[in-house]
Amino acid sequence: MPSHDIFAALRTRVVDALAALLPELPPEAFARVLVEPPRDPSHGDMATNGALVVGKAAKQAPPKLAAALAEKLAALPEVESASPAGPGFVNLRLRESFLRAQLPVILDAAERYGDGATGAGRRVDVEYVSANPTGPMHVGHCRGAVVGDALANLLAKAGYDVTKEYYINDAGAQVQALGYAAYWRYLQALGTRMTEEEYAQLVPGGLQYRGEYLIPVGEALRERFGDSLATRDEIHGIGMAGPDHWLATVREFTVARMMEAIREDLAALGVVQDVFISEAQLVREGKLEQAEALLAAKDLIYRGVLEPPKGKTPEDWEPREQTLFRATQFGDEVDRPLRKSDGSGTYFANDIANHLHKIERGFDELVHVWGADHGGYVKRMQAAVAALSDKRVPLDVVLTQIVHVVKDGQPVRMSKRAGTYITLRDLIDEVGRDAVRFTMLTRKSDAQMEFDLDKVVEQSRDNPVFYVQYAHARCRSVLRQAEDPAPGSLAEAPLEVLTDAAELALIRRLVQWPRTVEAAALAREPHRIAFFLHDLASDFHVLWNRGREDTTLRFIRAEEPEATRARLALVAATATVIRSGLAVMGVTPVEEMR
RNA sequence: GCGCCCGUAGCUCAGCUGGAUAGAGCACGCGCCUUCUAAGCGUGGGGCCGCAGGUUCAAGUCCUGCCGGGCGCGCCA
Repeated sequence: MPSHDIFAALRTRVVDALAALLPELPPEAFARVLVEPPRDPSHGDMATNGALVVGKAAKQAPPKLAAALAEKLAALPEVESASPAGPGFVNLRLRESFLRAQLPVILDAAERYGDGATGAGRRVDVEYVSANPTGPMHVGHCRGAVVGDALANLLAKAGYDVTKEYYINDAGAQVQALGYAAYWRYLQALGTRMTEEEYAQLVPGGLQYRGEYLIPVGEALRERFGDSLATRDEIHGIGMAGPDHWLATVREFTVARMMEAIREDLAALGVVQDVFISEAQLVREGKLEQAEALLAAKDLIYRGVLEPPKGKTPEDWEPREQTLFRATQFGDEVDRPLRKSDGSGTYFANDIANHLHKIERGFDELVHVWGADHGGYVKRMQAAVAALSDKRVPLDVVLTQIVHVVKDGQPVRMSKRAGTYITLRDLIDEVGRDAVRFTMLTRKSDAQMEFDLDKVVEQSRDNPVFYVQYAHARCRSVLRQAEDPAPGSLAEAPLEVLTDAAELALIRRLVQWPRTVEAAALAREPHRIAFFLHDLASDFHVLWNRGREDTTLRFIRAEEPEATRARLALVAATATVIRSGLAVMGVTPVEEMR
């Protein structure tokens, strides 16, 4: 697949020119050569630091080398002019004909425009959401879901072979507690006379998950199992049977129900993952023991006692021997426990099993999206993956910060106990899936964000969701009025009539789409797509507004059919790139504003 | 106490893995908008990039130390 990135193309030209000027330099001397848009547009369309970065190796003064490089580059067919500048930059101004010639490229590639080769088909597993299946999804899960999904789409666009994965934490104490909570609703469905507090007394660790969402699960248990999981007693009519008799059954049943609900919630958000990996199943299959044996074979496991955390010793701290993983050999601060002092596995051990499973499935890279409260686990997990894969497989962790929901200018307090937390479904119902997804991507993921329920549905330029959608709707409106000409016919339009500064500014933005995709993918930062689309929308709105003042700049002019076709090509290309960006974000482009 | 993340215009945030004179929106000032594309448009002011050192031809970006905020810190997940 040919790269659409004209910056990459020109970089090749620059490196060729430098190599011709400096034949004695080895190819790796050019590794740091960049061709980028300059911050200041008055410097031209592209700038390269080529003379600067090879100056030392070539033993030449960068300004002098820049002058020689500029002379060579000025002779290129794509280049209008090239001039040395500053401490050794070369500024390039591209021929407008070359810029305009990108429009047919965009129209021809359609939404594949910007697809990159960066990933080179490498298999990457993106794990995200992975909420405990103990209740419905709430806004706290939402950001991770959107960021993970968009990141996976972004990596796919950049040429990776992507798997979207959900890891079901269905093996721990919390799921046990869920089983007891669902069983309570089951007893209620059977008509027990026991009170909730009486029941809670019987539950190890107390009754958690008292939310009403388990009532239908209790009903379903009754329908499925009748009263066979309970006992009869004189006082309550229906009572609790021994957990051995029912707990595993109820737990599995309930987890299945919760996962069903979670999948529905995710689907409502437009998130559909490829694989769901069950922690409990990995444990059953002995993956933990396999991982432990593998690490033991590499001499990375030992029995030992950890130091108490420096400065802050927990009150009940006492030295105990545990099974430890030598995380310090892979850059972590301390070695980490695989087994508790009673010999049972830690959560970390199960996670190692999960990662072994990923590595065995043959992924080249692993990516996780975690809440920021898990930041302390990044290093140990990277250490474990490095150990398991002999440092072959990199693990990147993207952390997402908390989202504060605001309504009517007031923060919406979230409390599970008080039952005031907002479910994901509530949020989608209130503002719509597209607004949720777009807004979640308008901040760097590791920065806290405010989600203002009123602002995200506001129809004004302050609202980036609206602003970008409006640009697309305007494009579509124009194309509809022109009776949707085929892209092929537009690609042959006489593009040389596109000479206005606003038209060229828009083209200059469009051609940056491929490199934006690549940079965002490498940085694992899907929010950059949202910012790019905002800038693109802005360029388009500017052009639209120019047409208000100067009617000769309108897209459709009956008296100039050829110029109209050229402008429609520009509009169609703009719509294509907006759609392409929205597709990465998982946002549906709208045809018209209502 | 230790580790990680963050600190950029009055506010909310970008800043393209080290490039030239640090950007956008909001807010503020001024001008425009009876009509052809106005759920507005144009234009202007506004900054010791938390502080102090260091590396570099070049630092908001990398390193060190402080200050301030968030998160985490054996047998929770």
